[in-house]
Amino acid sequence: MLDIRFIRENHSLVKEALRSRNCAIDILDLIQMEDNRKELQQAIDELRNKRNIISEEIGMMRKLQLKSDHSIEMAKDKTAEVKEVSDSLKSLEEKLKSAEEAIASVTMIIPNIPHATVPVGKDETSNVEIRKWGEPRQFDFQPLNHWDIAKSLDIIDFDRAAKISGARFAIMKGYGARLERALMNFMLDHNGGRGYKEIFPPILVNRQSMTGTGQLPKFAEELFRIADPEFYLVPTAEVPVTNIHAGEILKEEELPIYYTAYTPCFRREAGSYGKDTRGLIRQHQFNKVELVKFVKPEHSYDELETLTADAEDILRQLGLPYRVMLLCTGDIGFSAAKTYDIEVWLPGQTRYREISSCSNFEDFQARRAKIRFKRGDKKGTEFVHTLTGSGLAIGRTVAAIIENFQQKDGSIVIPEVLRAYMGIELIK
RNA sequence: GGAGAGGUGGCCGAGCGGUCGAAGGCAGCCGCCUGCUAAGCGGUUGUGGGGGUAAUACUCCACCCAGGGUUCGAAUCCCUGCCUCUCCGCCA
Repeated sequence: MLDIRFIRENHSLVKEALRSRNCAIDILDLIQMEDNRKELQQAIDELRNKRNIISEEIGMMRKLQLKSDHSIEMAKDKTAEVKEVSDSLKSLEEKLKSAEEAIASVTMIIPNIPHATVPVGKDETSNVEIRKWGEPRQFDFQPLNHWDIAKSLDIIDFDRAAKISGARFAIMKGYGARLERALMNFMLDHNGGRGYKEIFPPILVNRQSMTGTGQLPKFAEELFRIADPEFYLVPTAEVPVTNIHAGEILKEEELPIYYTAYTPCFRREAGSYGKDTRGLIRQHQFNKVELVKFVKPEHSYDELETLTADAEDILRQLGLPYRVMLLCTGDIGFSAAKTYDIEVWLPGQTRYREISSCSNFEDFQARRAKIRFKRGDKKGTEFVHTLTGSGLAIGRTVAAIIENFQQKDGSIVIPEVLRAYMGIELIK
């Protein structure tokens, strides 16, 4: 959420930013609504002041001079007077409430303003490659897709998963399941070693949490919802973990806060029919280890770089070639001001695929979730900046390991760093 | 699931219809005092929004879990929801 005062004072900048993000919300209209709201608020404050004063007088009279007929008469007059004030207050308050709701319905679906360093562009073709690590391996045979290899090794079963759940689900079996678990542990250990505190959060969250991080109200069709009682399945650990500090005023010296969390993630994938229908790339349920930071505003862009580097290091440890893309204005997520996608090389598809997304949300989520901090002796509070990055998406990592480390005989070499977790060096 | 109790400031804890943003204590901060420390004395300390100012000062509104209601007036009364605790039942 953007600050309505910021929108008012920088409306041409905001307008331009929204245009670059392909968002067609009318800012001037919103500002007018806000002016109207403010007028109502001021009128209400005045009436309340009047009411408070008179009510206080009534209280005085009652208490001090109950016996005098004169003061009883006066109190009656006052009561009649203040009743009128109260009545007009009531109707104004109703107007204010609907004005506030109308404003919220707009501000809640306005995306974040992209950072100045974000390239302007319509879609993903304008994303910019920042760096590349590792050389895609040269095969002396035709590399296969991970689902074909997994099937012949009997470590992933998509057909039976479809039977028990439906499309876009997978059963991990034997060393496939073991690889999934090994990656979870490896990633959590890796991140823990880099200063991130391990969190295991709830996976069902309430509407407020989903609103705090920006999934609601705009992206309800992407979420799995439980109707009664109302809960949402998290699409990413970012939601419960960022909301850990919702509504809090942190002490300056508590910052920065680094968390890492494993959760399963649930996504409807509405509108992606026909995309990645085979394999582990796009599932309704997948595992992910997430990185979350709460930082002071002046550090958030440095923190984005180190966050991205932390996620990259996992791929380096695993020996998986990747590249880092800076997303353009048209491709960046709703809540983000700047995002780097890390894409891993998949020999079966002969292309790079997203395996991590690292974003600085600045104060966008903090304002929604009311995550603030108090700076030393300064009065007042400021919103923290929040960042998250995948470190990493586990299903896609499994796919990358299978495809990158496949052997001609159909076996898979386990990366060094995972061997202690796996207990073997080769899946065959 | 059944029966009770409760949610007040950084913390503990009073208040149960009017002068309560809220006693008292603790903690914190600023003075004073004091060989040092401890104790003592005085003052001070929440959040958001509006007006005002060069900035302060000053001032108004709101906030005692959340949302409604009663009332001239609600932390206090009523309703709903959420959460916590105790007992019984059930259960991984």
